Parts: sequence; C-alpha cells; structure tokens
Amino acid sequence: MPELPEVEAVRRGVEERLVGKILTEVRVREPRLRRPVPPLAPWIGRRLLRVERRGKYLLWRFAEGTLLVHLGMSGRLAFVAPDVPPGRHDHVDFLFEGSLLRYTDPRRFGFIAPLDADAERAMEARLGLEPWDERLTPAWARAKVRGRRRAVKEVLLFGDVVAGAGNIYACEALFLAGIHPGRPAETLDEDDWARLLAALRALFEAAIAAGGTTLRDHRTVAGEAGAYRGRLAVYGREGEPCPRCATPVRRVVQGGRSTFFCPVCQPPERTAW
DNA sequence: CTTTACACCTGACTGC
DNA sequence: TGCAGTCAGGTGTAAA
Repeated sequence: MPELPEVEAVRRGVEERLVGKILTEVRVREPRLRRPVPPLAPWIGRRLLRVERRGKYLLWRFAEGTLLVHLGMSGRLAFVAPDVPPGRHDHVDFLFEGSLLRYTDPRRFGFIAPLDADAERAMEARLGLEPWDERLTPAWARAKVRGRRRAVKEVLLFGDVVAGAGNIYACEALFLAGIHPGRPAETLDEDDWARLLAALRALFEAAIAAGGTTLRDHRTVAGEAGAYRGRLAVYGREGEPCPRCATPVRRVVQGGRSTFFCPVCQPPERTAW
C-alpha cells in the first residue's frame, strides 16, 4: 500500500497529535509481523520528540532511542477512541497519555523495530536520496546508475536513487516524464533525469496534498481515504485512453510486477525487452 | 557486482 | 454458491 505520500500523510498526522507526549502503554496482540515485534516495555515512559520519514520508513524519535515503523503493503496507523474493541488485524496499540494509536495490518508485511546508530547507518547506505534533497541532481542520478542495464522502472522501485517511489508512483512519474518504463536506466541522459526528477517531485507534492492514494487499505490517521486515486493517469488503467493522447494504456510485467504506460507518450527508444 | 526467484501473509476478485 | 486460481500499494534473503 503505502508509498512516500501515504507514509508522509501518516507521519504528519502522528506528529501533530503525539509530539511531546509520553508513551504510557503498549499492547501487542500479534507479534508475528514481517519481523517479530520486539519487547516494547522498555519504551514505556519515554517522550516522543518528533516523527521523521525516510523513504517509506517512519522514524519515531524518542528522548531515548528511535523506533522504526514500516507499514509494508497493508499496514495502517489510526487514532481510535480508547474504548473501541480491536479487530482481527489490529495487532498493536500504542497509548500516549490518553491517545490511542492503533497499528492494523492484514497481510502482516510491516514491522516495528528499534533503530540503533549502526542500523540507521546501514539503512542510509542502502537508501536513495529524498526527492527534495539538494544533492539529488540529474548528474548525480545519472552517475548513480552508470553501468546498470536494469529497466528504469525497476531502478525506481529499488529506491537506491530516489527513495519512496513504489509501483503506483513509479508508473505515474515515468508517464509524466514521457519515459518508457523498460528503458535501461543507464540510457537516460541528464535531460531525461531532469524531467523524471521534476515529475517525481511534482507528483509526490500533489499526492501528499491529497492525503495519498487509496486503492484499498490506505487511510490517514484520522481514518480518511486519500484522494489522489482519481488523478492517476495510467496506474490500474489498462485499456483505458491515455489522458494525454487517448491511446489505450498498456500493461506489462517487469520484475514480477505490473507496469502501466502509454506506448505513444512514452516512446520505446531502447528498451530492456 | 547484477539479476532472478522466492518468501513472508490475507483478502478481493475472476472464472468455472 | 462454492472452489481454485490470480493478483495486490513492499521489503529482504539466497542463489545463480
């Protein structure tokens, strides 16, 4: 589910209500997430200083230590009234001085883990730059993928150039930039990267403003669906007319995942297949 | 180094 | 209705 805009919508909502508050209680009903939920008792009594986002990861910065939260494919965080009984997939409750933040995750692909300095360094080494990082220039991106013949769409998903794009926004950004998803990453010149980076930034900004894209699971922490879905140009629209040229949108499979694109607005040139 | 395969889970949908 | 098969917004590991 959640890509950068959805995680950012959750980050803002959590920060708004919980910064400065103390974690007073944790209830773990189902510890079997993608990684087992660690003992959280030591975190009780700690004050939450701020909530950061890095790619699709949430970093809960406490006065002592950091908790890393990832929502996986179907994870949600939502504020609920303290007397609402938990449902089948409501795995963890966090109580902060009367506010109940509930973690729900039907597929259990998400995780909650302490993040020490070493683990954070390892994460930083693996992860690409934030879309708005000043170091993320067309020249930097081009150098980063030198020698990689892998398709640009798969490189976007891997997230080691730009962090935060998943399947929806990778497809949408390539459409906005007019770049064929199958082009080997190393064939993009600086002009291509300039358009692609600009497209990603504009797309993420618009999607964040709309509260993200809800296909199925995503909700803001207030429980509202994200409104960006209706603005998707190609994702999930196989056979429908391209909004720019009316050519039917095509679907192909790359790395086992669906890719949607317009064969006219995103001309093939040199493709990976 | 790169690429591929697969594993982790449940639920929604399609076709028979 | 039911049942089997397919697909889904994401990592992370192992093997080739």
